[in-house]
Amino acid sequence: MPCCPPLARAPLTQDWAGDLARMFKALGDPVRLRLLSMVASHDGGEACVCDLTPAFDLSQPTISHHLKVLREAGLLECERRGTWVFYWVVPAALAQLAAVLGPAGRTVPAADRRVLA
Amino acid sequence: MPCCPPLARAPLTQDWAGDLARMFKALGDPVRLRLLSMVASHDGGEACVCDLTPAFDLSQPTISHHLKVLREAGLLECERRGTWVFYWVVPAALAQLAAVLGPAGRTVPAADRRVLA
DNA sequence: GCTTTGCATCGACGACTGTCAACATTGATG
DNA sequence: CATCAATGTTGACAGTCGTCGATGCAAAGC
Repeated sequence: MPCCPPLARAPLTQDWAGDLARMFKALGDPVRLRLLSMVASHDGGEACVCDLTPAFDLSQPTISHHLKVLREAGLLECERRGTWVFYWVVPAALAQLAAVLGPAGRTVPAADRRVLA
Repeated sequence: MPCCPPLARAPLTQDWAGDLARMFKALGDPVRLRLLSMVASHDGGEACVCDLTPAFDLSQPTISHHLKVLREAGLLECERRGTWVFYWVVPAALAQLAAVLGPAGRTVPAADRRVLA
C-alpha cells in the first residue's frame, strides 16, 4: 500500500485531511516555524529550550506552549537530560507533509500539466 | 540568491517565516485541505464551486469563505466563466512549501522555478 | 425588463488561539 | 535538606477563526 500520494492525485479522505490539517495548523504560526527551523538546523539536530528562547521577544511560557503544540502535532520530540530539555524534529512527519504537497516522485500533478502545456 | 533551502539548513528569517506561516495556516483546516485536493485532482486541474460544495455538509457561504482563504494565501486562483467560477491550484506555491519541508537535497523542479522567478 | 441560478459579501455568534504573570515541578548543587 | 536554575502548567484575557442566515451581484434565460 503506497503511503503518500500527492494531493493532486485523488481527493483526500475526510480522516486523512483531518490528520494532515493538524500538522499543517501547527506550522501555521511564524514563531513555531522558526522554532522548528532552529531545532532542525541546530548542531546535532537537537536543541534545548535555552538555545531557542533568547531568539524571540516572547516570554518563556509562550515558547514552551509553542513547543508543546509542535510536539502534539508529531513534528517534534523531546527528552529531559539533566536540567535541560532537548528537542529534535521527527523527519518522517516533515517528509510526509512534503510528499503530500508534491511534486512527489516523477509524476507531474494535473495542475502542473496545465501550466507546463 | 537561492530561493528554497529546506527548513533544516538554516534558521528561517522572521519575514520568511511569516510568509510561509500564512500559507501553512491556510492548509491547517480539513475542509480547506479537501477543497485544495479536490480542485487539484479534478479533470483539467480546475473545478467550479458547484463541483465542490456538494461534497461537504457546510453552507455555501462557508465554502466560499474557505476558497477565499486559500486564494489570499496564494494557493488557489480563480476566474469567472459565464455563470460559474473556476478554481485551480498554483503549483509554484505548493512546490515552495514542499521544498521548505525537505527532504533536504530536493529542490524545486526546473519547471516550477520558471514560475517562481 | 423580470426571474432564476451561481457565487460573494456582511453581520453575528460561539469556539479556539496566542500571550502573559503567577505558580508548580524537576534536577543539580551547596 | 534548602536553594537555585531550567521548564512545564494554570488561569485569564483580547483577538482571531469557522460557521451560519440574510443579503448583494452578475450572468443567462424568459
